[in-house]
Amino acid sequence: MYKILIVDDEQKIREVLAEYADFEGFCSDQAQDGMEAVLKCKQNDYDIILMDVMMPKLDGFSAVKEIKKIKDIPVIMLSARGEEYDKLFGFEIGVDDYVVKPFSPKEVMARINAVLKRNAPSSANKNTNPSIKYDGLEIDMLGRNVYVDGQKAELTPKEYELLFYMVNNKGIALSREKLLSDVWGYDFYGDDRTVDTHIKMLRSNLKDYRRFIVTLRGMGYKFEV
Amino acid sequence: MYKILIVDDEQKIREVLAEYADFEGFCSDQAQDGMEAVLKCKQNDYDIILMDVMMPKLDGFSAVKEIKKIKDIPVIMLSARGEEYDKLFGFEIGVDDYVVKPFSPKEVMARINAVLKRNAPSSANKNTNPSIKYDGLEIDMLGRNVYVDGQKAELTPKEYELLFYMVNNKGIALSREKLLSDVWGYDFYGDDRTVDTHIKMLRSNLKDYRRFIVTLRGMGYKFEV
DNA sequence: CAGCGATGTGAAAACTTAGTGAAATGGTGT
DNA sequence: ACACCATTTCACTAAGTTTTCACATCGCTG
Repeated sequence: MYKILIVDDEQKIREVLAEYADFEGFCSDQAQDGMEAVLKCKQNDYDIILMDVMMPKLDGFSAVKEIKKIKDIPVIMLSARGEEYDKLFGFEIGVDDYVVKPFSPKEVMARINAVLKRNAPSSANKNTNPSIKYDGLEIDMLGRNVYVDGQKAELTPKEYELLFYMVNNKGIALSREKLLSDVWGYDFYGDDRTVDTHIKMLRSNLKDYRRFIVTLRGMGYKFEV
Repeated sequence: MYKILIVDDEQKIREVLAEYADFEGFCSDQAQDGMEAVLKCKQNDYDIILMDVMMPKLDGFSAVKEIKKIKDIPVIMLSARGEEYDKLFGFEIGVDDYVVKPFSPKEVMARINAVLKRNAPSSANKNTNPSIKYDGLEIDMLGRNVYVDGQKAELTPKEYELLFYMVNNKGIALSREKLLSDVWGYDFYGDDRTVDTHIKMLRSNLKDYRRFIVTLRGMGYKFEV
């Protein structure tokens, strides 16, 4: 599934585009300005970006420049009529397409598909490893990434290991002792309440999906969908 | 064993497919429309879905989109002749194969097997634990789950342990002393009527299936089907 | 069919456990 | 040595569980 970042300072526009994108089966994320867009690109891997030109804090072109320094992600610019000059400039810095406002969301979607198809043969899924998905919780063990509603969750090493172990043993009751010996190692001689603390932190990072980690009172924990 | 969800508004079609699926050794479930299909997917884990396109309430494509948001399950669409346009659209949203009505059930089964083999490398049965079933009482020791008529029973730790112990020794008379030393531990120095209280609570949680826990007057208890 | 010991049951008391925030510890790179 | 972060320990609390006990009920036996 393609991940798309929508950058525009007008909430209304972001909402409409996001809705259409969802309908097309994309997973969409939003940013209000160039600054936020750059930040989000650092944290997450998107397959394509829809970027407005005129925005506070950091304009679209500067944002694209910043982003291209880090990652090579296709970009479609959304510009107001009469910014023809910018058009040329845009292609120079690696913009893939242009849509002039006011646009029809349908047209934007068509262009997204076109750009993705163009860059696709190799690049689709270049960013993503085989990942498991439970509702809005995406787990990519190979890439050691966890996404909560499309947002990358920053877990500590132990949190990753604990989560991966539990997912690999999903539906199975795991005692603290078992977790300690399999995740921490047989040579860990410590308090078994350590597990609780890590579970606490893991849960807080999983936000809504903390519900997948169920407590088995008097026993331990398990991961269950 | 693979679990398959058959979605079609025509009962006749569902029945025929279910019968063939059973014959192939699949475990099948049915939904009448897209809405029901989405709901069932939220609640259960299927290995593959057979989805009709034209249905009341929620059409097949929309249903697939919804489902793909939550879980990545392979889908085979069942469409009437002349919906070729949909075909293209369908592959876009992640449909694995198409069968055009009228179809032969055999062909559908062949395609199911093909899709499963393609996506399979290990996914069958990953979702479910081995569980024992006595009438409407289902016991999943690995996952520490007990279901009474499909409803999850919330047992306390001792209740689980007591039940699991008794089930593991089903048909065998168990004295209070034996239960205390094996379930509570050799170091329990307490009233042996404690067992009675736990039996009482366990029974009340097992509802109708309390009958499996039989009292052996002057002796103890046993689990018997 | 009365009496008696054994079991069923409800409720209160005694006890355990898990969630949590904060502090102590340990490890890494600058 | 320092700051920074991850990890572990710990103490406290709220919630849940276990045990005990008293009384009701049952079923056998004389």
